[in-house]
Amino acid sequence: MMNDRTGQVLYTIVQSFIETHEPVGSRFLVKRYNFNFSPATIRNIMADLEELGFLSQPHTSAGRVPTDRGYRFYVDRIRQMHEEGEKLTSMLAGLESVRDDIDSLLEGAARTLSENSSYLGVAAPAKPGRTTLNRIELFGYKGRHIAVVLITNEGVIKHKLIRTEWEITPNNLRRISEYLNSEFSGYAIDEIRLKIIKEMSREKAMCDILISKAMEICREALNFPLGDIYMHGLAEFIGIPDFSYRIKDIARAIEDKGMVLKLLEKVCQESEDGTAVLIGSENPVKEMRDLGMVVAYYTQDGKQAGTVGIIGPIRMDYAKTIRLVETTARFISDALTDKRSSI
Amino acid sequence: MMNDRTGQVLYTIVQSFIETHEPVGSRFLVKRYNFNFSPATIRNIMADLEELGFLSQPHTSAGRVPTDRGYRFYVDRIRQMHEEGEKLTSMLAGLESVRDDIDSLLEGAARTLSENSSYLGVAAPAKPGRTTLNRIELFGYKGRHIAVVLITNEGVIKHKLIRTEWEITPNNLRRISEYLNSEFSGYAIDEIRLKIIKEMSREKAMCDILISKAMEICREALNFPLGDIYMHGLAEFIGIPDFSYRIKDIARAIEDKGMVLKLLEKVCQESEDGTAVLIGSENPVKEMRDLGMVVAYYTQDGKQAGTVGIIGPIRMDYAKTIRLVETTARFISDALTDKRSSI
DNA sequence: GTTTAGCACTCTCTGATGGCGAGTGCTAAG
DNA sequence: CTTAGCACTCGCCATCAGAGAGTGCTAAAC
Repeated sequence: MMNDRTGQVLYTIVQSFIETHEPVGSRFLVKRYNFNFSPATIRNIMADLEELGFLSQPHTSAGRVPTDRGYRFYVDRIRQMHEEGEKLTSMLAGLESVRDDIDSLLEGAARTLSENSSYLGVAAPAKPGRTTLNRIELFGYKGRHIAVVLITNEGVIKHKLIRTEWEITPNNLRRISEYLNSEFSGYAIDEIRLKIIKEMSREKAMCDILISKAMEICREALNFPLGDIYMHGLAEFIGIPDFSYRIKDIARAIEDKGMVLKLLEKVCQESEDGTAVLIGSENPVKEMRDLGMVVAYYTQDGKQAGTVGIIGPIRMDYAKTIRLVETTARFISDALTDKRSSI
Repeated sequence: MMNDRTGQVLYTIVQSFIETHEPVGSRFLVKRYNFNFSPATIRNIMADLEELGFLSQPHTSAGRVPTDRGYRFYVDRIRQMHEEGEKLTSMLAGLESVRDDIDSLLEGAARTLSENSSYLGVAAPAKPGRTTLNRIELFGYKGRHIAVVLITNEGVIKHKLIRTEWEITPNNLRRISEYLNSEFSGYAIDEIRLKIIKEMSREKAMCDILISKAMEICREALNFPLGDIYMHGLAEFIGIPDFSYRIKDIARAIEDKGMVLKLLEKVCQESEDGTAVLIGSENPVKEMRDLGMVVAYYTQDGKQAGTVGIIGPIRMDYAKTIRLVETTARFISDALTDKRSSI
């Protein structure tokens, strides 16, 4: 039933709706896109498409509107055509200047994505399981405080100020830091967390007070979600009239960064080629069923690292958005590789 | 003309409007607040108040609504009465656990403020001019990169990863770091920025390549806005129906953290007792003329440090909000003093 | 068999209308 | 100075009719 012509009509309807944000009628479609059929024929096709679940009518006598399934068809067809379109490098120009620092890079990516799409841009570093510790540094600070600085092999730096019960001499502090580095360098953050738990249960038996302290410091230091997420453009995003009536729920869902992070990870995981599109009801998060998102992961040393993406209304310009997200991901991958190679 | 009774009526009208969010009429006022006058009398008073610019009518036959000047009168009266009300310590319970780290403390403050008011909570650390460097640490990272960690006397830590043109030996790195510490420890961040500019112009003459490198590193490292701002509750805030029609502008203004930070600083500067209330049109930022804000600064060692505050609709519950903000500021001041004393 | 023209039908949107209710301002009496 | 009474003003809401857009169906044309 879904022959070539029917597909073409569906594709055009979705495209038109994305452009105009108005239900599209048969007459309009014929005029605007110069179809060689009369409105009546289009009406028949539309009726078929509705029966197949690709279109729906807001009410009996409005035009047709794509369902999530309709969008899915459209997006899949876009991706088959893998139209490269114009280069987007100019858009990413602003990113060139911040290649050094993965934090700035991701922040810039979120900003760029948002500014070029006027939707919400997100960027997340690699998750703890894929992040390995390069080194850990400790300094005493005003007596009973220790500043802990973690540096990962991915270039992420985290710091934390910890208050301790006991005064620690600089000498002991150095020994603790050496011990931690010898023990944990090169391991993934997740692994270290596990190791610490194991060690700490053994530690009582060992009775080495220094190691015990070291473990406690390290546990404290790792006690943050390694996996901040950068977002940009909430203001623009909120200004979109589409979901003004549900803004509160949606905004709350999006403000839950932990949740968004998990979602990004999951979506990318399931995709085959590194880019994933999630349309409306396909979204596992209930509050985000009115949204569309495009996510891609970037790589470091050829391995999947973190993710970047755009969140917008269902009826967004997928063609452009997908290009934008993919280009950004590729840019970050390149930047990280450059960095490596310069070492 | 503004005698005691008139004042009482105005105060009650504002209070009533804040509670109900409905224009308040003469009859309603008499019934609800058991005034010993008839509605007609109240009407006369209201007419006077309108003439004086404290009230206005949305349309000829609605009740009265306070103008910004009306709110100002109300807020000033509240503050004269300095009613302490119940303690809010229970609200701040969540903050107890994060006393160590100024970052967490401020983040927690923003969250607490937002959750207890359902408006937008903000918290900012001391500005660079009031922040002094405790020490600066450098480590080499994968060859041509340097991780710089700044620790201030206020407990703020900043890090940055810098890519350098030249390879630096660990030995030289240590010497650079020693030099920077001896040169800059104890100075305010702003001062250091100035000193660097001066030194760098002199440096050519000195021709000490190590110092030149040190300066460059330091300049790079200080090249971020020391003065992040923590915000929480944008979702709740946006859900407030009051300004749904201007959400986009408002959200955009608020997303501009630099601007908000400046505003907070300025407002606090001008207040006498550490707490300031800014109502609607009193706001120097045009986009925020539809908002009310309450800001207070917290102290460290008796000196003004950073600021905390709440941003909400003009018609917010100022009595509660002021208590909340002041309590939070005091809590942070205390926590910072505790910390000191524990050293 | 497929496409098209014609037509009746459905449903939303808009603007006009009018009654209701809340609240005011004014006036005159207490 | 306060109060009661009264006419008046508006915003709000429900109702209603007409216009317009779009559909589904049927019958004719290709």
